[in-house]
Amino acid sequence: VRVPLHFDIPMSPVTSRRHLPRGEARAAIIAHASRLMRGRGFASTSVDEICLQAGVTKGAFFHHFASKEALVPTLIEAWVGDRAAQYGRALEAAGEDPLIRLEALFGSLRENVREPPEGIPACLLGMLAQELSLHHEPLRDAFARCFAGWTDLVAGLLAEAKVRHPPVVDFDPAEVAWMLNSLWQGTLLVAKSREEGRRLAEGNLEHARAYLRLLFHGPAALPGSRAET
Amino acid sequence: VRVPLHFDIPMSPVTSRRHLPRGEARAAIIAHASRLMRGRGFASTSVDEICLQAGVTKGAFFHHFASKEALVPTLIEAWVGDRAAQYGRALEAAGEDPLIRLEALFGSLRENVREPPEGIPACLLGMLAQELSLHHEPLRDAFARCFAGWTDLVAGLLAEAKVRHPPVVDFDPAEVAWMLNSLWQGTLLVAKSREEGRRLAEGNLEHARAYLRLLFHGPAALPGSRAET
Amino acid sequence: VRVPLHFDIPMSPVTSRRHLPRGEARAAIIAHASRLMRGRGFASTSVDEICLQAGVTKGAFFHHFASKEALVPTLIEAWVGDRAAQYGRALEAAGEDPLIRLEALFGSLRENVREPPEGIPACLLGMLAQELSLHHEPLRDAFARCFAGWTDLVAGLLAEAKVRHPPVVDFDPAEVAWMLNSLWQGTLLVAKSREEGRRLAEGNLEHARAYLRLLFHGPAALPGSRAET
Amino acid sequence: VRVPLHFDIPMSPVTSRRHLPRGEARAAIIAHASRLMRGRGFASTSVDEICLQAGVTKGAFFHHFASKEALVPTLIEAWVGDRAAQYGRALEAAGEDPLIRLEALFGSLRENVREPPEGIPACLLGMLAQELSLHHEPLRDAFARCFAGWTDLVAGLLAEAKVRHPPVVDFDPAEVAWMLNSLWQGTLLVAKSREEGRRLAEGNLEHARAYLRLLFHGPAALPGSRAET
DNA sequence: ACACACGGGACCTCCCGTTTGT
DNA sequence: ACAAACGGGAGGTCCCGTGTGT
Repeated sequence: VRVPLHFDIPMSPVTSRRHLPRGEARAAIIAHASRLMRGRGFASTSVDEICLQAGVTKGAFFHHFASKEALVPTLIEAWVGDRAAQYGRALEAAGEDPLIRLEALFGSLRENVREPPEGIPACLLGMLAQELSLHHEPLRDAFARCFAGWTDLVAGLLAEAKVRHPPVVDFDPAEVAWMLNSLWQGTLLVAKSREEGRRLAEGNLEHARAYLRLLFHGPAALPGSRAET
Repeated sequence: VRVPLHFDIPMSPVTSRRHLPRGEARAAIIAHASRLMRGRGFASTSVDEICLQAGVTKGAFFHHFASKEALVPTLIEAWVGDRAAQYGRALEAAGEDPLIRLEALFGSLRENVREPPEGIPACLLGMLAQELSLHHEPLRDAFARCFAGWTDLVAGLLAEAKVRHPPVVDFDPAEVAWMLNSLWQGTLLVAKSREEGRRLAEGNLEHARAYLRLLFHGPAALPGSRAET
Repeated sequence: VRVPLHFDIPMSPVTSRRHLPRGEARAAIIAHASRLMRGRGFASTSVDEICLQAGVTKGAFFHHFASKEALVPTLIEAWVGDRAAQYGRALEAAGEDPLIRLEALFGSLRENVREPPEGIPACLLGMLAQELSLHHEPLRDAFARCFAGWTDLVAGLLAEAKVRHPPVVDFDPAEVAWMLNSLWQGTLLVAKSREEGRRLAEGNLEHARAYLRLLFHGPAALPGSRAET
Repeated sequence: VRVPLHFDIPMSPVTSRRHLPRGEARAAIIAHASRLMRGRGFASTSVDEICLQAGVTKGAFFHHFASKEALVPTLIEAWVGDRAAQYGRALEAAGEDPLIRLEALFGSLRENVREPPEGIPACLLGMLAQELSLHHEPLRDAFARCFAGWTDLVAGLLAEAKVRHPPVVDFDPAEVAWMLNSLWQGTLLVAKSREEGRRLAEGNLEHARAYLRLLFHGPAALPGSRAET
């Protein structure tokens, strides 16, 4: 005798998980972790959510990475690789003149603000460096090296430019490169809290270019200049 | 970029005296929360530790603040209040000339790097804005207003300076002020990951001053300049 | 020198509290606690919320009541007082005949379902008895006494009715009164989970009346009856 | 009604063996949560205690259930499953006649009061419906469906009985089934607060049977009846 | 190379009640 | 008779990581 006490469960906890094909788990973890951490930072991004969004299980995560922190180096490696490729393409298209190549580099930056990757206008490096530098020495050095990679590129261009276009005011290429690096990181940071983040970024880029032009060519090169006597 | 892993979270353990005199709990919470979050960020600072260091209980914490998030506005209010007082003192001692007053303001910034408050060379505003701007609209606006407070001050000085010292190259005071703000926030961020953080900060400040001098006076005002013909 | 680092707090924790005139705190606590616990039960109603809704502080609460549980006896006292007054009015208007008086009592019950006090169709007694009877002996006895108050009233009416209208089937007035009490408490409980709670209540009341009519007058008194031979 | 105060929460402490064999955690959680909530209700049963008694950790709990609330559907599903099995056994042994099968069902109810499962004379459904119906719509519907399962069973038997044993007074099987459901839920509720809870339950069951007999056979079927003229 | 159950504990929240003051 | 700061701790949630199995 079957008694018809029927009952369907509502509110069943969602355990939907699309399983990825084998071997793609690692890449998916990196991609989604990068995206999430770029938006929320390291501490606020849980391993669970990374796995959920990447469509893998925690077992897969801890198979590929010993811990949550162990993910970070891989993450920034992938990030700087992507950036380097992007800059490389821009420079390649820019020709020989180091000043024009610099302009092309600035154009790349502006593009990252105009159409930020995955809609998140932030730099993974800046986000993680802010959060983790003071408390994890090995990571701090990694961040420093990543920043140095960018400034080396810029400093190289500036040094070349000094040879080709002797500047009106002398300067240390490395110092200026670091200053530009700081300016850009700060721009991204400040832009997060402003409605007109893009305008801020473009304005700041404009002033960076203005500074370089003043250094290389003097006031005559700028609009709005009153020629000195 | 291969980095070993492990996390230690050292943070100057302050003499934890339990049971403060009545009425001081709130102030203690604010002070210690500000210090801790400046070092670790919002997410990595637990309410437990704030209370422990402040010498109060969690009951007291949640009596004064509805949530951990609700603490943030109070925190940044206190922070900008402190900064405003510091800048006010510096400006007061600087006299009338707006360019000299700007120099004094830069001096204040440099001092904050040379002898950072509580040994932590970071700006609470930058730390929290980086972490929370994208995920909490009201806070984002608060951060924007705080940044605007600083840029208004600087833009005002620049506008005055333009009147008193007609610049060689015209510029928009507000734009330049925002650029300086971004540069400084970025400087603090990047400095965190470099051994020679202080040198970076001083170099960047030097370039900021150089940019202003170029705008106001032209290349002749700078050392290392080759006078144009 | 005042520096214009302006900042207005958003998200200030709401501490709006309308202060009652003196001496009304106790009554307000009772009224709002009764309402809240009728809807959510004892455990899910916090002292904080009672105070918030009543517009008093916790200081006031614990001035009038030694603890949260100490509030319960006062609460049910007030509740049965209200019910008794309501039933009293209904009986007064019903005249002398005990069967008609019973009908009037049923009418009161139906009214409490049709237009439940404060929109919450529930009996404070039933709610609290369900939650607290098994774990608090003194309270359990209090609930028993409250239920007994109602059944005594009904049993008295039934006894009177037996004298005035000799029943077709003999019954124990007290037993039937308790059965009616159980039926009504169960009706309120089950009605909570059904869309058509009111219809359920009215149907159940109809069957209660049918039962009494069968006891007193036999099947002939009911519509749909086939007279026996 | 003045009552002293204090709360003790005794509840049979089950041999807490830690670390169950793999795969039994979920079942243990359900079993112990059901027992505890049947005694204390939803709000007063902490996840901690469920885990303690079930011999699992909170990690295991929140692995299997997204939240405390999400546990409820599973709980009532298990409960109605158990009841359905019990009723099924009773009906199976009762034979064909629907009135005798109804008697058997009533016998099952009486048994649950005489020797309540785990010593707790309460219905999980009634307890949870009372607490949660007004505040959680999906759960409310689940409770309604569970109640409807029982009444469908009873209404079916009544409909069959009407065919086999044409009643003296016509009635709607579903309505009567809901009335019996309400009566039984109310009986369990009221019984909690009375010393003589079992006597109350048996008395109420007796009156339920009396009502049915009056409907089907008229007063002649009952002891204590005075035959009508 | 992954899936899944689970361990153990940190974390935020909030709750009941006390203390001190007015 | 109340107001408000505060104590102490329980409670629900979730998090990182481990083990076992496939």
